[in-house]
Amino acid sequence: MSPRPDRREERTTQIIEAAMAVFAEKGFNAARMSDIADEAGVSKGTLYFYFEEGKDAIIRTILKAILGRELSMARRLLAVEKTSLEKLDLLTEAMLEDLKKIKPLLSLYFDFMAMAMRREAVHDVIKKTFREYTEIIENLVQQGIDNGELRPVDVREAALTIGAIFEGTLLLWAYDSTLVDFETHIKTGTQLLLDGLKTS
Amino acid sequence: MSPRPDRREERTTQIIEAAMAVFAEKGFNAARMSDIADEAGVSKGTLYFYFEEGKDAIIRTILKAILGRELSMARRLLAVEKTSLEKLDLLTEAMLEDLKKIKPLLSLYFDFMAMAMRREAVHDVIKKTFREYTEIIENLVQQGIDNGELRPVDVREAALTIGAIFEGTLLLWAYDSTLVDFETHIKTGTQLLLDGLKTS
Amino acid sequence: MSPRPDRREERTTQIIEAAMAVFAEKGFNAARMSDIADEAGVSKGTLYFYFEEGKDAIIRTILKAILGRELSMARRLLAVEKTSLEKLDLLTEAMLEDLKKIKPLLSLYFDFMAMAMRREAVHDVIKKTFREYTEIIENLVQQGIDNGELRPVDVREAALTIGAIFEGTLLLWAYDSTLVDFETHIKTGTQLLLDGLKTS
Amino acid sequence: MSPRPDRREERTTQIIEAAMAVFAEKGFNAARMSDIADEAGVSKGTLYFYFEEGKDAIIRTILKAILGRELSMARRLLAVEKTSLEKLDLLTEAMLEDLKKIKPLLSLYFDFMAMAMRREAVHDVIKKTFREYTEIIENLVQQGIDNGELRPVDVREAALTIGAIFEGTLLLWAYDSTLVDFETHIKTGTQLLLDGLKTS
DNA sequence: GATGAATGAGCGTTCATTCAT
DNA sequence: TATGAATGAACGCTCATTCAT
Repeated sequence: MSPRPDRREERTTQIIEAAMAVFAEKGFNAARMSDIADEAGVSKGTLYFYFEEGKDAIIRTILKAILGRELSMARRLLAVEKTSLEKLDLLTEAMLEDLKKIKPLLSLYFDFMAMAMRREAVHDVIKKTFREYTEIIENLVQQGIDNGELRPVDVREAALTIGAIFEGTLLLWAYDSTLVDFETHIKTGTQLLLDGLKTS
Repeated sequence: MSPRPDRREERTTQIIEAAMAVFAEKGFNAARMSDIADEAGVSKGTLYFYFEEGKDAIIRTILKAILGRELSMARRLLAVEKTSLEKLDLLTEAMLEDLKKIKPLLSLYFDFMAMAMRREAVHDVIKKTFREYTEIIENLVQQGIDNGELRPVDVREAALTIGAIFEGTLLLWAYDSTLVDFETHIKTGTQLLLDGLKTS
Repeated sequence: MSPRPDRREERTTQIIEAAMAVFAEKGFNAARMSDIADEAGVSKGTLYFYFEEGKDAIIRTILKAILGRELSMARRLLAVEKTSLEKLDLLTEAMLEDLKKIKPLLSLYFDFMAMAMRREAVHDVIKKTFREYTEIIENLVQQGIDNGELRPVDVREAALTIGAIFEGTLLLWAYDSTLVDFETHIKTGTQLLLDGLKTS
Repeated sequence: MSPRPDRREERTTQIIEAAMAVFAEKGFNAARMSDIADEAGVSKGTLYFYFEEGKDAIIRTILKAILGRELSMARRLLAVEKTSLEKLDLLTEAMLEDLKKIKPLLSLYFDFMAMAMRREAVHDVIKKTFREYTEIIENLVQQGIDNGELRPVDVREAALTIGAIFEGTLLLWAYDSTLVDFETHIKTGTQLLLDGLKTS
């Protein structure tokens, strides 16, 4: 009945998407508010109408959007009815799938990583994400040990190593996609590790 | 005609060290040329006398200094008279040692990583470093296979996985040093992987 | 055709009162149209519906309202049946009374004074007010001389001096209300002057 | 011996004088930093080199300059060897003299007055000036009473009334210089009051 | 009549860089 | 060699005003 439907959310999304594109291309610093406005097809003033706190608020919103998406996917895995090893495979697959989607935003991800070293707020969000991620993997490993699929290794160590392989491969691939085929290596790398974890 | 020809090098070093300190603390963007001048105890003008191209030239010089140092250390390992597994241990130790020294520069490292996504020149330097690093590890793995210490796995895969564990653990630790004890986990992680690579 | 023709006046008053409150608190410059809209409980657009020329029109309307009110009070005094000295006392009382009412608007008064130095229109309104005020006092002084209450001094001079004492005391008090008790000093000051004017 | 003489003070003065001219003409708000830069014949950047805190710092500096000058003059009067009445005359003369010089800055004075109603810092400076001013006059009046020139009136009241006549006349004159001849009226006004204060 | 989303000109401020001394 | 005063392009942000609904 309201003459104006909720345009707010629509516009916000529009701006965030424009901002992601601009940030990804130029980086947070080189990106101008006017670039974002142009990309979104609105005026500079409009940016401030929807993000009163300006550039920083836009960056924060994007940070949450990017990190938030990865986790929700991982959380769902825990409930699936599979063996731990199969779930770990699924986790790898899922990450891969997700990464393909946000590939053009990869530079943004690294920007956030760098930013986190100096901005407490960003640091905290990333830290929390990493932690939850590790916990999820720990759970999978623990299940694996419990049902005899894996050797009784230190769960935390194993989980961190898997996490490290994920992050590290991503890093290596980002800088040399010819040397590293992400899809192949993330699978093989995990496999190599799991080989050592399995009960012989 | 200049009274002391090596005054130049002296001053350059002085400026670079000041710049590293400032950049590490504030990041490339927030760091002001005047901050660097103050830290170095010279005037702003002097900065341009030694780095005609300005801020960018200083950044470039630092990039080479940081990435260059890690490699020289790794290269020497190849010549050492040890078994491959022992050499891999040594490599880990050496990296650990080095990392302790540059710990305060860690944020700089991440800045470069983020920068590399957009600046070809930076990207190339990092890529080359990663590549050489991988090759060194490949060599070690190959030696291990050749003398029967390791299973005949894909050398490239194994090397990349080790590299990924190094980089990934560094990342995880950088964001959550309470969750991750770098020294312990880099060793355990590598060990877990090597367990799977060893001939049984 | 409009359903309620006096709705206009109602709304106008509502807006002006809100504007006075906001202007008094923040000053003309710092006051935002949105502040006024919020205070009045209407939308920003409505402000422009009733004051097509915007902020300036609102300021002008307030100026007239403030300066207009003081005079009407003074004019009535002339007709009262009292001796001149008594009338001067009444004038003082009346001003005091009025001032108490508009005390929260005092900052507005000073804003107008400052504005008047640069805006002809404002200047004229204030000038006219001062002039009429002075004339009224001149009349009272002339009456006093005529009926022997006061020495035959220069009427204009005396009137201006009384006016100056009013304005000056107001100023002094506005900046240091602990040093100056407005009520006491305006009376005493006028009295001190009148002492010198009286026939001995 | 220093190659660069103290250009700092020179430049600062140059900027302040330019700023006074611009502020007097346009008012603090309408005056643009670029106007000041143009008027001073320097770049906008230079303004910030000498006044790091920007526009506000310039305004503050001017405030002190304007209010400060009046006081130093008044203070000297106290030491002069004259009767109190003669000193009061001298004070009037001195103020008059000073006012002629800063006449073009009168609008600035009113700006400060208006500003003071809302900015604590400005308020304090003006308050302090008024207070010292009043004390000086009080001293003169007290001397007058002590040596029998004046009636034993309340010193504070008398001083405030004199101050009020000064300020009030200034105000009246500022808004209607045709009605009020400042020089004549400030003298006559004070005289009228003093007539009432003198011992008969 | 009333709304509030949208606009965009314009401002204060920053800072890498230059250059006369 | 070294300085630091001076520059000016460029940016983030504000807010009075407009107008489709």
